[in-house]
Amino acid sequence: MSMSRELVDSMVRSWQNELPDLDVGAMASFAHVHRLSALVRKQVDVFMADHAISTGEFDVMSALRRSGKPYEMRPAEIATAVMLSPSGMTHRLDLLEAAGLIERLVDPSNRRTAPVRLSRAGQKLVDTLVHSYAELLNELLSDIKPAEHRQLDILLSKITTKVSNTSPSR
Amino acid sequence: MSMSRELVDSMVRSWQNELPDLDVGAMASFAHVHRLSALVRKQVDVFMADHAISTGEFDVMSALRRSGKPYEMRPAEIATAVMLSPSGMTHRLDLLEAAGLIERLVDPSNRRTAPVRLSRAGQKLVDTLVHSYAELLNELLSDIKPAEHRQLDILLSKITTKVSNTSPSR
DNA sequence: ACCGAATAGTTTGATGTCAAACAGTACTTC
DNA sequence: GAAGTACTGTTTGACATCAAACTATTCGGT
Repeated sequence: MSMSRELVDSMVRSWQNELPDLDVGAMASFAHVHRLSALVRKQVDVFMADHAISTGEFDVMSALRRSGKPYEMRPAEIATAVMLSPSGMTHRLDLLEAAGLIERLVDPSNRRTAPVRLSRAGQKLVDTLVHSYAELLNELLSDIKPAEHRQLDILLSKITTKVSNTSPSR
Repeated sequence: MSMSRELVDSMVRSWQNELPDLDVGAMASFAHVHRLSALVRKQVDVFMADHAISTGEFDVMSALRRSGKPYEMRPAEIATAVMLSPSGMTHRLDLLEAAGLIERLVDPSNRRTAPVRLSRAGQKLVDTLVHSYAELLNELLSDIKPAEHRQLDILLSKITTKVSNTSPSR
């Protein structure tokens, strides 16, 4: 059921039918990007749910884990790493703290901030999950060849850079 | 500030530092996809907000517009076209109806369904927006060459097909 | 030293989304 | 043609997220 691809193609076709002078090239590509992102997200959500956490929670723990010992970061750092608003981060940390997966510390040298540390349990959980997580994603990408994979990364990087550098709206 | 690209790269680097045996190839690519999707979405959100509608509302109107005269669809059809749950669709249609951009009709031959039609105002708004919208997206994609663009579409299609065909989790 | 400005995190209120339960309508099968 | 089943959209309740207001702390300039 390659339904999703068909949806984008039919979007292109119908626009060409209705407004033949409309240049839908980029529209189609970004539609693909959005749809792919959503589909992968769903797969990952299910995977994480099987292990009793949300994808968002995993993302936070991942960021802490790969920061290396002692697995500590400030909330604002994590927020930019996972593209979450400060308020959203507070809420997510609340959940993780309640689940015993992180701990909030006190920085004596700067009492504005409350660093976050991965608990032993959190560390263990991430280390268990990250491998099968990577495996899942590799499987999802297994239909393209290594050279294509490299090419894809290059293209995505280029576009992302351009989009980041374009000031919103105008 | 090509910050976003840097974030993914640093994710890869730190994983390689912490867990050198972890294969992060696909993880990095999908991170790029998610981030690009989010960044583009933000740009588009701002663009649409400038015209006093949400991106979600525009998506619905787009689907109706490109379905051709008389610009009518059933809610379920639109829902699959824009990847929205039935309940979410009801809510979005409520908003559009309140704004006078769509109308809910009665199908005498099938009273289970309440087809939706783009109003004159809605039609006019979409036709105005869709061109500058396409222009915005083309601009965001303007850093890659036509051949690369074609290649990108092919790769995204392939991957999307694979992801759609992979049953969740397992 | 002090006062204003900047910074970090949290709280608040609103919004958009989903899953699940629901209600009404059409279809199928006997 | 009646009864059960499938379909369609809506309602409900829960939840994650955001922007903006708020609190506490630190920094900077005079």
